Amino acid sequence: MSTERPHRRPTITDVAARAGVATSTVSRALSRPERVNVHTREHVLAVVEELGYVPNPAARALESGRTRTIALLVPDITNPYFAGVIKGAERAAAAAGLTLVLGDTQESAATEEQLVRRLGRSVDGFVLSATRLPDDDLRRAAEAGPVVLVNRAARGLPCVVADYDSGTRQIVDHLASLAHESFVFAGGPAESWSGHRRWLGLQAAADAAGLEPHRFGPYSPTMSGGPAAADAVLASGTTAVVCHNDMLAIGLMRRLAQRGAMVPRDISVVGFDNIVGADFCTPPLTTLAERSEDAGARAVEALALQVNSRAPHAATQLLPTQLVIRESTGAPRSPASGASEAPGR
Amino acid sequence: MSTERPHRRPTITDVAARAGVATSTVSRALSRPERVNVHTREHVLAVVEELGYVPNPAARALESGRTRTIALLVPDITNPYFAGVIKGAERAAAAAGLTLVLGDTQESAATEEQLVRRLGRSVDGFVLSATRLPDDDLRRAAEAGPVVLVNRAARGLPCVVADYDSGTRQIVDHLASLAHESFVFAGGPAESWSGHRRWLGLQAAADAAGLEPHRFGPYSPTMSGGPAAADAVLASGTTAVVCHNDMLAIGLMRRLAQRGAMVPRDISVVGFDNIVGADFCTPPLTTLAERSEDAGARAVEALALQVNSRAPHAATQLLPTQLVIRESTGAPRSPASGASEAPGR
DNA sequence: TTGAAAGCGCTAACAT
DNA sequence: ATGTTAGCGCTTTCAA
Repeated sequence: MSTERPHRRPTITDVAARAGVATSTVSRALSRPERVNVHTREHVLAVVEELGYVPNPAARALESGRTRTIALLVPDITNPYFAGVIKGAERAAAAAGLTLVLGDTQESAATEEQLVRRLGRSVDGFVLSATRLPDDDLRRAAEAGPVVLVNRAARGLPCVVADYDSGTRQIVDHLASLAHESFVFAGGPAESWSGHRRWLGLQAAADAAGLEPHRFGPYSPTMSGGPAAADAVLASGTTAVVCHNDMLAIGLMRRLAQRGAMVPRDISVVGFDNIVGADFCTPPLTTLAERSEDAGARAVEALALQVNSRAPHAATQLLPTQLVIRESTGAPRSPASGASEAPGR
Repeated sequence: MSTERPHRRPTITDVAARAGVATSTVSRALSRPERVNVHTREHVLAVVEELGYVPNPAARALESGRTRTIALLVPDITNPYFAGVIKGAERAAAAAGLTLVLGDTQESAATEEQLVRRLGRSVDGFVLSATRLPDDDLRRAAEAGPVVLVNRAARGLPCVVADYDSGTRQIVDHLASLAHESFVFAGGPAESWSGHRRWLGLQAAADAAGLEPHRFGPYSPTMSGGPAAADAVLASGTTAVVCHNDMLAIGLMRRLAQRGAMVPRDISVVGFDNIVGADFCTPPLTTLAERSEDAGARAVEALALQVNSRAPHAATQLLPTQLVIRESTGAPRSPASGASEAPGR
C-alpha cells in the first residue's frame, strides 16, 4: 500500500517550475503551440504529461468569461421526445467540446425562469426546448447570452422547429382519405407554442380538405391527461382525435379501451412525436414523426456557433416531419352500420 | 429603442463602491449575513438588488476549489429507466443547490472513462449509473473526488442498488407458482453489474424453488436486442424467459408476435425495470419494478453529503423492488394439450 | 521566442 | 463590525 495522500493537483506553476520556464510559456505551449519554439514546446508537453497536468476550467473561465458549458432546459426529461432531444444535444455538445448541463423545468414557466437565472452565470448559452416562457422573457435571456430555441419561434432568436405546416397537412389528408368528416384536437398546455402551431396547422389543413376541426382541452401532455381527454372525446361522438402528443394519445387509448371503445373502429387516434412506445402500444399509434435527436443536435450546433463567434444570428431551421401510419387510424364506421344505433335486435 | 449596449455585469467591487463599503463586507453580507451589522447588511443587499448583482461562480470556484456542480453519467439517456434516474437526480440536485451535468456514455466503458476525465476538473463529484467501468477505474475515480454508484457495488464506494435478491426471488417464485419448471435468462452486456446480480439471484432462487435456469446472450439491452433473443428462446423450446431489462423484453415480444408465438400461452416473459411502456405494450409486461427516480435522488443526496462534508463514507443503500404482474406471464401449456404437438389434425 | 507582471472576481486571513 | 490584502490558476499584455 503506497502512502497515497490525495496530493494537490499540479498547477501551471508546477509545470513551469519543473520545466524551467515561465508559466506564460506553458500556457502558450498549450493554447497557441505555434507561438513557442518547437523544442521547448515538446519539453513542456512532456512535463505536462509527466505531471498529469490538466488546466483548471474555473481559472480559465474567470479569465475569459466563458465556461465552455451550455445548458439544455426541457419540460420533462421522462418524456421520450425530450429524451431524444437530450441525446442529440449531448452528442453534439461532446463533439463541439462543450459540457452540457441539463435542467428539467417540470412543465413550469416559473421553474424555467428560475433555472435560467440560476444557471445564467455558469453557462455560455442556453438551448430552450419547448419553452413555456413568454417572448419577453426569451428576449431578455437572449440579451444576457446566446439562446437557441427548439420547437418554439420568437422573432430575432435562432430556432429549430419541426415543419408543422407540412405535418398537420399530412395528418388531415390522411384522415380525409379515410373519409372522416371532422376531428377533435385534444390540446396540450396553453403556453405550448408547438401545441399552438399544431392547432393552427390542423385548422388550415382541415379548411383546405373540407374537414371540421374541434379543439378540446387543455390536457396534461402526459399519460395522465388521457382519461379526461378520452371521456370528452367519447362524449362528443367524434370519429377521430388528434392528440397534442403521443403520451397523451397513449393515455387516451388506454382509457378508450377501458371504456370499451375500439380503436380505430370507433375512433381513430393520431399523435405527435413518434416516441419509442408509439410502435408497441395497442394499437400501434399513427403519429407525426419529428426528428428529436436531430433537433437537439442542430440546436447545440447553432449555439456552439454563437458561443464561439460571439456573433448572434437568428436563422430558423425547419426539420422535416413525416406521418407514420400505423394501426390507430382507419375509416369511420359508416353511420348506417353503426352498432350503437342498430335498430331492432 | 434604447441604446442597450450589453453592459458589463456588475462585480462585487461595483457593489462595494456603490454601497461605500469594502468588498469583503459585501461578500460577508452575502455568504455570512450574521457576521455583519444588520443595518449595513440591509444597505448592501439593497445595492445588490439595485445593481442586479450575481456572484460569478467561476471566481467562487477558483477560490474554493468547488464548483457546486456534479455529474451524472448514464449508459443511455433514451432508456426510460435512466430517464427516471435522471429525473430523480435532477430534482435532488436542484434541492441541494447543485447543478447537474449529464453525460451519455453510449454503453461504452471507453466513452465513460473519457467523460470522467474530461469532466473531472469541472465537477465536485460523480454519480455513475450502471457504470461499465471496472473496479480499478472506479477506485481511481473515487480518489480524485466523491463518487456514488447506482446499481453497481464496489468495495469502499457508496452505492444505491436495487434489492435484486428479493426481486429475483419474487420472479422465480411467480414462475414456480405458475408451474414452470425451467426458464431462460436473456442476458444483457457482459460488463453489466446489475445483469450479473440478476443472474446470480435468479440462479439462487431457481435452486431454492427447484427450477432449472439457463442463460442466453449477451444481447443488446435495447429493443434491437429482441430479435436475436426471441429466436434463440424459440429455438430452445423454453416456457419462460426472463429478460435483462424491459426494453429487451419488449423487443423480444415483438419478434415473438411476428413469428406467431403467443405470450404468455407459448412463452411467458418477464422484464426488469418497469419502465413507462411496460404497462402499455402487448401484452402488458410482468416486470420487476425498481425505483429509478428514488435511486437517482438518493445517489445525489449521498453525493451532496460527501461534497459538503468532504467526508467520504461508503454506505450501501438498498432500494426495495417489487414484481408487477401483468399479462405476459401465465401457466405453460401442459405438454399433452400443446397445439404444436397435437397428433392427427 | 520567452519572461515578468498585472489582473479576472471572489473569499479568507489578518488588522483595525 | 469592517477594511486591507493576499492569493486561487490562468491568460495576456508588455518588455526584453
